[in-house]
Amino acid sequence: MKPTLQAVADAVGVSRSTVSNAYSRPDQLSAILRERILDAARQLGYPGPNPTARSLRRGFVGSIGVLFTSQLSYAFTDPFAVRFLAGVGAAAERHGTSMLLVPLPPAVTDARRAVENAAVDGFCVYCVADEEWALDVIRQRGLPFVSTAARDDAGADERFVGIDERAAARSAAAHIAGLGHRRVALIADSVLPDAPAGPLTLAGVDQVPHPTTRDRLRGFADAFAEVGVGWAELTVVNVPGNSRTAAAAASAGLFDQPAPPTAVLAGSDVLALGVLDALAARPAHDRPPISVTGFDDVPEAAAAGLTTVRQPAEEKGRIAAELLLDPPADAAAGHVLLPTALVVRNSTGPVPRS
Amino acid sequence: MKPTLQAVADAVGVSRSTVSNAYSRPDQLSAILRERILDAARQLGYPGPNPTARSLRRGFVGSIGVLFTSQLSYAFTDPFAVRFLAGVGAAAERHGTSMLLVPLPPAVTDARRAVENAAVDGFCVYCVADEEWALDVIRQRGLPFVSTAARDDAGADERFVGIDERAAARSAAAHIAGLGHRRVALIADSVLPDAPAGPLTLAGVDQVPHPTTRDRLRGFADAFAEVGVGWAELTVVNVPGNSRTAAAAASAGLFDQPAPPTAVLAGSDVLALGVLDALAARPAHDRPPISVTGFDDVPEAAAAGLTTVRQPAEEKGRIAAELLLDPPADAAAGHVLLPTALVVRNSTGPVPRS
DNA sequence: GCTAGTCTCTGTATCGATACAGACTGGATC
DNA sequence: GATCCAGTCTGTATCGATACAGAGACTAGC
Repeated sequence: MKPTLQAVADAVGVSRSTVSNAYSRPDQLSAILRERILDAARQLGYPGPNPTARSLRRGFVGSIGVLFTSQLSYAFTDPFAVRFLAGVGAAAERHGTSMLLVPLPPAVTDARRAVENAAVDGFCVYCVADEEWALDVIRQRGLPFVSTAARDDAGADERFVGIDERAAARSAAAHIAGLGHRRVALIADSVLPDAPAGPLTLAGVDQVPHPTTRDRLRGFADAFAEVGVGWAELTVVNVPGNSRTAAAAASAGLFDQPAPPTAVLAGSDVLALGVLDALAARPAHDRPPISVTGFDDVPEAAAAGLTTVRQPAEEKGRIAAELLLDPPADAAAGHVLLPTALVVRNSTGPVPRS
Repeated sequence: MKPTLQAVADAVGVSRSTVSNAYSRPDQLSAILRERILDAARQLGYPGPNPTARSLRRGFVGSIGVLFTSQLSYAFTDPFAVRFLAGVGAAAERHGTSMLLVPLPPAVTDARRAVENAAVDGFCVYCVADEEWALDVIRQRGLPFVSTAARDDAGADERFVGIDERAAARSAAAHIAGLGHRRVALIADSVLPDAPAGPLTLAGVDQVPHPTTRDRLRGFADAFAEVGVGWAELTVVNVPGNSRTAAAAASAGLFDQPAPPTAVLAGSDVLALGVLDALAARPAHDRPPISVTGFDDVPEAAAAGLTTVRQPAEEKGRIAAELLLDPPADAAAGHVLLPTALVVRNSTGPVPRS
């Protein structure tokens, strides 16, 4: 059994408080006594104040949670998520705070419990799927949090860092529309919960529950509405999960239709790369010159020559953690909108004259 | 102030123990009383048992630490580290355990404190630099850990997952030697602590403190010794940190020497890619046909056509976490050696006849 | 010589829960 | 009717520290 602080106190013949001070408040005791205490501790093999007990008494833990409302192992597969994590890590480093990654079990009841049990001082919520239940639990616990997805019902005091999803998506679509494309497919993650992969019929964009997906689809639609292409004329392809292979599978059949789209707008680079994969998988003579756009500008996008919308991933993570660890006094400053930019590469081109 | 468990107990008129049981041991009380308690808790806004207090009393935390003996933000930059993390995450997910990423301040005293203060049940130690001090602290705390770097002084009971670094490195060098290369440079991370970037003189490989770097250099040397090329004839290039740009910088001057190497063996893919960058940066007419090998086989290696030694990254992380969370009864089973394989691509070729 | 003030150190209360032994009921068993 | 037992619930001890008020000892200042 490891000795406790009490054991060290007894060995030296001082009070528990004094030993505690030797570790946490060196100015509260003479240097000489402090050395005697630390020596005794070394001799006894005292491992230093128990972190859990300390946290309990102090009322804070010294670590922040990062919540992915999806499988944790997925987070490391998604290049954008990894850059986000790097940003959070950089901020955590600056503040001497640890990062707790909490895996969420598939069942919501279990997932709630996981969030309830996380020993953290606050959360960075990286939005992947529906997060409302998670925010409920966090609020219930009275913990601060920073969200990265804009929500309509967000309280004015809720901290947020993100981009104008709709405007950013619109810029990509405007580029495509400007190139003359009118038969267009939109491909996105979790368009409808539990909908199968592939094209689906959607009366309107309002039906999409996932806020980020919804906003991006809205942005795409905005640009096409402007050139006279209505929502009903757009093909929407659902992908269950933001996965390259899933996107390839879901989009494979798209180009064999009677009047195939000439451009595909993807809700993320990962999906866009999947679409490119599906095209590359076709025999060379049957490879239509489809324009493809992505979203995020992950490192792989540049290598693939993918036209995409850049958003600062690492910055997003860094600012999320900073907002959490060092909250601005001004509530308005807790709402950060990051810039985006359309990056045109060679995956997009004018609509071919047929 | 959030209500405590006591407050709920008072509200319902039962003992604290019973409320505790309502959450943690539902079989210990009648379903009907449990419902009454949970209802009251909801009404009072009780957030559920305080995770810290619970951990203190129970004696365990429900999370494992992942220790990178380098900057935490660096870990997310290194593709191999990310795959390792993904593996740890997958195992953590299976066990319902969280992962704590602990940033280590540059000063060792502070770094020790960070490890002392981490609220975890054990550590996966991902070896980047010298880790001995970290293992000391972990042992002192009496926590279990799994290491991924073989150390000479490892106790028989210490859990480990890794590869035969020396043999794996040797396989890459044997390939290069077999292609006829005799003037060769080895480039590695942290060959000597605080040594400047670039070629350095090293009496022997034993001087290298970092165990992984040392073993890989040894493996390289082994293969060349076999074809009559001694240690003194090998150029060793130091890179401070496993970084692509740093490797490019450190190796840039290498090819302007009177008798430049015809092959470069890198201690990691990241470094090898840096060497390729340095070559690509030269004007086309002055680009010698250098053979380059890497180590790890990260995703980027395939795209770059890099010949390398594959080691299973995700598997390594997964097994590290499994060994920690579900220790084998048999001590020998706690020592896992993973397979490696030489992957020959087009970054290596026969030595050019000049 | 007396009041203040500074350094050190102590003692008690507290953080918020869980473990475990034991008490109380009511029904089954013989 | 005594005994046993399973099902519920309570009470006390405990997990391992930190906060905070305050007690002594000493040095200064007047």
